[in-house]
Amino acid sequence: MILPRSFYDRPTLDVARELVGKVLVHRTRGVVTSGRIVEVEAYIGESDPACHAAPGRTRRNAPLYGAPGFAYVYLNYGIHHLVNAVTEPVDHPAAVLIRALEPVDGLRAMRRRRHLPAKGRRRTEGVAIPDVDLCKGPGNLTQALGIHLIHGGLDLCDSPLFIEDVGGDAPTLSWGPRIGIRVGTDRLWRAWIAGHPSVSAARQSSSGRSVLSLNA
DNA sequence: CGTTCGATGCACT
DNA sequence: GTGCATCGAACGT
Repeated sequence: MILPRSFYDRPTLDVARELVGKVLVHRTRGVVTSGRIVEVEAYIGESDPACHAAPGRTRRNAPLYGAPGFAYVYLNYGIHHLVNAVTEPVDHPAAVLIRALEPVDGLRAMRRRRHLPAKGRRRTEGVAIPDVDLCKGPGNLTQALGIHLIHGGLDLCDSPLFIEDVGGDAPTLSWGPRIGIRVGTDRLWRAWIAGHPSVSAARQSSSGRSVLSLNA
């Protein structure tokens, strides 16, 4: 079942917690690619310095202020597309960033897209990407699923891009600081499936940093 | 193993 | 002109 708008129209941390284990699906030209969400981050409100709404409403972040259940896609570092699910009622700017998936459907298409020369790169390496790494990291998963800026603003409740509840037990979550940001690292708003091989690793500037983990 | 660095495009000041 | 919610190649150990 496709998650209804009411799922997204709730406190963002609740949505983030429950998105883990759901399946993100993208249908394109008869090709279906999908993956089980194994890692997310919450970005909540203008008071969150890492949220794109921190500077107030702009043309770029307008979707965050809009209705819940829509996709917020943007390009960062000039290379990577990142996909979020907008949460909370209108005028409450917040979203959940999808950071990693366990590949489910369309692995062949994922491999093809991932091995395409990445934007800004001469070519991808000849070594095959392990299946478990195809959607590891927010930039990699959008490439694998073929999600681009065009898909920003799509209705996750009624479009070729959607999130499904496929049943099964709720996974055991770990929570820790969001990664890849320079502000707002005090908030433990990153959630992932403990020990899952498709969860992205933080790039640390110093070695041996341990991540604080809390069971949900 | 570990860390550093450049690519790249867009929104915003 | 500046700064990024990244990635992987290229180093150093």
